[in-house]
Amino acid sequence: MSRTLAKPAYSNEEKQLATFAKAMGHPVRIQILKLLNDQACCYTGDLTESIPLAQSTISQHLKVLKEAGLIQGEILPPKVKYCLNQDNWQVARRLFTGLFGVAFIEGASQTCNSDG
Amino acid sequence: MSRTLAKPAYSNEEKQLATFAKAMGHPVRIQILKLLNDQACCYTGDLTESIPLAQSTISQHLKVLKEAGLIQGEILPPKVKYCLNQDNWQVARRLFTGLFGVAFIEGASQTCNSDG
DNA sequence: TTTATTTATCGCCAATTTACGATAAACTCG
DNA sequence: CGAGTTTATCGTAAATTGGCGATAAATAAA
Repeated sequence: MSRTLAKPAYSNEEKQLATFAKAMGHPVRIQILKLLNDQACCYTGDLTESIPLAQSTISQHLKVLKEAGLIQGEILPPKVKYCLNQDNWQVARRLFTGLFGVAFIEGASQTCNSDG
Repeated sequence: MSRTLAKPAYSNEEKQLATFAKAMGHPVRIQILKLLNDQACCYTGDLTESIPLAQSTISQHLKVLKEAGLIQGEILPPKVKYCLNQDNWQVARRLFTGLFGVAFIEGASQTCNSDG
């Protein structure tokens, strides 16, 4: 008997975390996020100069990050300036550090003993 | 003139972070990781009972997490017990908290002013 | 209005992902 | 050996992703 009838129900946290993680699941996008985290904001053009990918490809990656809520674009004709979405960036920080148990990893001795 | 000749070169950190993030980019896999982080270890069978997805699908997700190095499986016939890969879990924790700037976010007033 | 600049979107294609059922593999027990 | 249990793998199909060039859209400047 298969148990595939009910659609899996995920908590909002799980969904949000997965959305953030998925958006971060490409080295170029990590690179972009690091850049925005380090040096405030930047233009699409700056990225196309420093990253050897087609302009359209970089635009796509920016779209992915924007749709995940991690960055936001301020339109400053004829350019567009991208920055981290600070609110969501903090949400992401909280969710990830929560998952990894940052700040209360001390007595966390988790062994994999065979007690089953 | 297109600048698409050189293949993009990513740092090991960026690649590793993206690999971890990608593996975490699905709510079921977040769920599994949370479970393993909370209650030590568990068997594939436990997951198939609590998650309404086909057994083969869950096995696939476990494979993704294992290949990313986030979990490991101990074969305990006829079952297989999965745990977090603690070493890599700590690596992931370090990389993510590093990216989010955990512990030194105090004077980080990053505004998005138009100085360009 | 035309031209130049910058960015987003479209169409396309190859590769990957996600899900499933069916089946194989490994091991235990009778 | 044969049957039962548990998990992984295979085959398949639909959807998504990642890359590109070409083109559209928006705006400034001439």
